Amino acid sequence: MAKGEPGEHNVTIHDIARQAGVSVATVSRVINQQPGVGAETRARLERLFAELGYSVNVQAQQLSTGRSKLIGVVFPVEISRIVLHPVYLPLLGAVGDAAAERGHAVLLATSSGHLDQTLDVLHRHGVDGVILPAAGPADPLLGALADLEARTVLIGHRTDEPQLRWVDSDHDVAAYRLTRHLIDNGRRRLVHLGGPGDVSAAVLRAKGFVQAIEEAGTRVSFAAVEQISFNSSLAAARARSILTHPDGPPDGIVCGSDLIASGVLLAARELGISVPGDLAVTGFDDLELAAHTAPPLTSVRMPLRELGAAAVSMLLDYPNGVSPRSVLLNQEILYRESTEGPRQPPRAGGTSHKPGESQ
Amino acid sequence: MAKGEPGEHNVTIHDIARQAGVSVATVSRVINQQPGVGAETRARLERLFAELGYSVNVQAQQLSTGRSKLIGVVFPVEISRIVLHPVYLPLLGAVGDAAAERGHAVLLATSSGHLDQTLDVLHRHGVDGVILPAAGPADPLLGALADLEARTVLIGHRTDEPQLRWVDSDHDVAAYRLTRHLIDNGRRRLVHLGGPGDVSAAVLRAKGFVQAIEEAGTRVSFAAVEQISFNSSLAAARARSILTHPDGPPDGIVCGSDLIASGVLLAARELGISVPGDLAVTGFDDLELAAHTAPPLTSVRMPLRELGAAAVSMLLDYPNGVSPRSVLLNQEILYRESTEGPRQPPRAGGTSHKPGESQ
DNA sequence: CTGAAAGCGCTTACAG
DNA sequence: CTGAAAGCGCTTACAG
Repeated sequence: MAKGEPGEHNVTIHDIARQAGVSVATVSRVINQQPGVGAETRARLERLFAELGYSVNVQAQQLSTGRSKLIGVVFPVEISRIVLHPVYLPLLGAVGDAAAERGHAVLLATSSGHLDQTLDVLHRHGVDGVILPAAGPADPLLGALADLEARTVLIGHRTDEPQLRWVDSDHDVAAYRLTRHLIDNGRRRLVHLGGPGDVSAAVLRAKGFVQAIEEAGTRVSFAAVEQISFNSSLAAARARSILTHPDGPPDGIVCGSDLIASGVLLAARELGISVPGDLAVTGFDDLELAAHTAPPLTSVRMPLRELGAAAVSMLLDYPNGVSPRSVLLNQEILYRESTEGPRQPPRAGGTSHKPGESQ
Repeated sequence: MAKGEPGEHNVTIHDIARQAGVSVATVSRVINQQPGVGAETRARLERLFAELGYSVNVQAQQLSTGRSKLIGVVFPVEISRIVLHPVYLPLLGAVGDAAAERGHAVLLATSSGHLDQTLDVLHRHGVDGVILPAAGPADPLLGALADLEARTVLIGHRTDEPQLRWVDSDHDVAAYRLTRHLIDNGRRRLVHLGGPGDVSAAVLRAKGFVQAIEEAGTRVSFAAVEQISFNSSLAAARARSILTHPDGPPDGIVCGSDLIASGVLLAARELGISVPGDLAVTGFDDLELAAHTAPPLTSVRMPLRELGAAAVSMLLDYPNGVSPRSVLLNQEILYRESTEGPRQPPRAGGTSHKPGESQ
C-alpha cells in the first residue's frame, strides 16, 4: 500500500513518459482526462498505465493543486449515544461511496480529544470540506467550523448558522403523516414515545406528531409525548407502564425509532394487548428488524444514500455562500401490519387505509 | 480547512525561516522535533509557529518522505449486519484516537464497491497500513491484502494467513468463565444463545461455552447451542420458545451479546420466569443497557480502546515479518444481578459466588 | 549547531 | 496537439 515499499521503484509519470516517448505534461493530461491529447496517444498511454501498474500519487497531486481530494468526516464527542443508533454506519458508508464516486476519499476524525486537535487534523490534511453525519445542536464543532469559514455540511441537524449548510430528511412530515394515518383509522388515544431531546431527528418527529394531534382537534381524546433513549429494553419497560396506566391505555403509539417500537411491541404482547387490534404501533428508521417483528412494523425509511450523496455534492459542487444552503429530502413510509385497519368502528365505506404506499 | 483558501497566503516553512532569519532546514528540524537545533532557536521558532498560525502541510511531508501518515480502515461489504453491532463505532473511535496520538490520521474506506476500487484508494493515498476492525473469515479483502504484502492488522478475527496480523480479545475464555460461573452456582440446564456463525467473536464465544460444558461432565444435565442475529426482538422470540420447551426450560442462558440477553430477559419476564431465581442470564459487550436491564446483566467488556491502540501499534511499530504477529487481550467480566446466587441448592458453605470481581 | 541545494511526483501556464 | 520548465511545501544527505 505504502508507495515507498522497499525494493521496487514505484512507477511514476516520468516512467510512463519515457516509455511512451512523450512529455510528462501529456501524461498528466490523460491522467486527468483533459483535452488536448490525440486519441491515439491517449489510448497508448492508457494501455501503458495498465501494463506498468501505474497509479497516480495523490500526495503529489494534492501538493501541486492545493486540493486534497479529501473530505473530513467528524463524529461528535458523545459517541456513546450515537453508537446505539444503527443508521450512522450506513450513512457513513453512503458518504464514503458518494465521495469515492467523485474521486474523493474520507478522512475520519473522531472528536474524542480536544476540539483544537480535531480542527488541526482537518487543517493539516487540507480537507476540501467537512461533513458532520451526526451533527447535534450542542456540538461545539459547529461554531468553530463556522468561524473558520470551512466548507461544512451537517447531516440531520438544521442549523441557523449562516456559514453552515445542511442536508436532512423530513422527519416531521413523516411523523405527521403516520399520526394522521392512525387518527384516520379511528385511533383516539395517542402517545408519542420519542427519542432523546438532544437528537434533532427526535425533536422533529415529536413535532410532527404534535402537529397532527393539534389539527385533529376533538377527534383525538388523549395525547401525550414522552422521551426515552433509543433502546428496546428501556422502551419495553416504559411501555409497560404506559399500557397499564390507570387512566386507560392508548390505542396508538408513534415511536421515535424501530428499537423503541420493538420494545413497545414486546410489552404489548406481554400484557395481552393485541397489535394492531387494540393498539397501533409505528417505528422509524426501517431497520432490518422492522419487517420481522410480530406483527411487522409500519416504519419510515430515511434516504440514507441520498443524504450522503447530497451532502457530498453540496460540499463539492458549490463554493461557500452559493445556494443551496440546505437540502431537504423525503422519507418513505412503509405501511405494515402493526397499523392495519381501524380499531373500533368496523371499516366504513370509502375510508382511509392507504393503499399503494405500502411495500 | 483547505490549504489554498482564496485570499490569504498560507504560511509555509519559508515564511517562518525568513522571519526567524534561519534556514528552512532548521525550521524543518524543529517541526519534526529532531536534534541539532539550539534550545534558544527552537524556542523562538516555536513561538513563531503559534504567532503566525503555522501548521505543517502534510501532503508536502508525505511527498518528501514517502510516508503518508495515513492508516486505512476498511469496513466489510456486508455492512448491514455489522451496523447492528454497537461496538464498531467505539472501536473505530479507538483506532482513530490511537492513530492521532501517533500523528497519523484515518482514511476510511467502505468496501461497498469493487474490491479493486477499495485497494486502489488505499494504494493511491499510500496508506502506511490498513486495519480491518470488523474482519470476518469470508472477507475477500484478506486474501488481496495478503497478496499485496500490505501491512495489515485485523481486529476480531484470528487469521492463519501468515502475511496478516491480528489483534483480538479472549471471547472464548470469557464465555468459558461465564459458563463455569453458572455451573458453580448450581445451574444444570444450560443454553448458549449465540450470535451468527460468520462473526468470529460469536464462534469463539460458543466455543468457550462448549468447553466449559464438556469439562463439567455429568454436573450438567442438559446443554444446547443456538445461533441468532444480534437483535433483542428476535432473541426474545427465540427465548420464548426455548423457555417453554416441552422438555423443560433451561436454568441458565449464556447469550452471545447484551442485545440478545436483553431479549431473553424480556421473554423471561413475560413468562413469569424469575431472573436470577429460576434463570441465570449473561450478556456480552457490556453495552450501556446492560447495567440498566431488570435485573442488571452480568456481561463482558471488550477492551475496545486497547484493541484499537494495539492494532495501531502493531501497524506502526513493527515492520512486516517481525513479531508479534498477533496480540490477544483480556476481557473483563462484570458480575451483576442476573447471575446472582445458586438456584436450587441453598447456598452451601464455602461456595463459589465470586466476590471482588464485580463492579 | 546550521545552511544550500536537490529531490519527492505531480500540475500548469506559456510557448510552439 | 505537444513539450520545457517552474513551482507546490516539505525533508535530507552533505558540507561546514
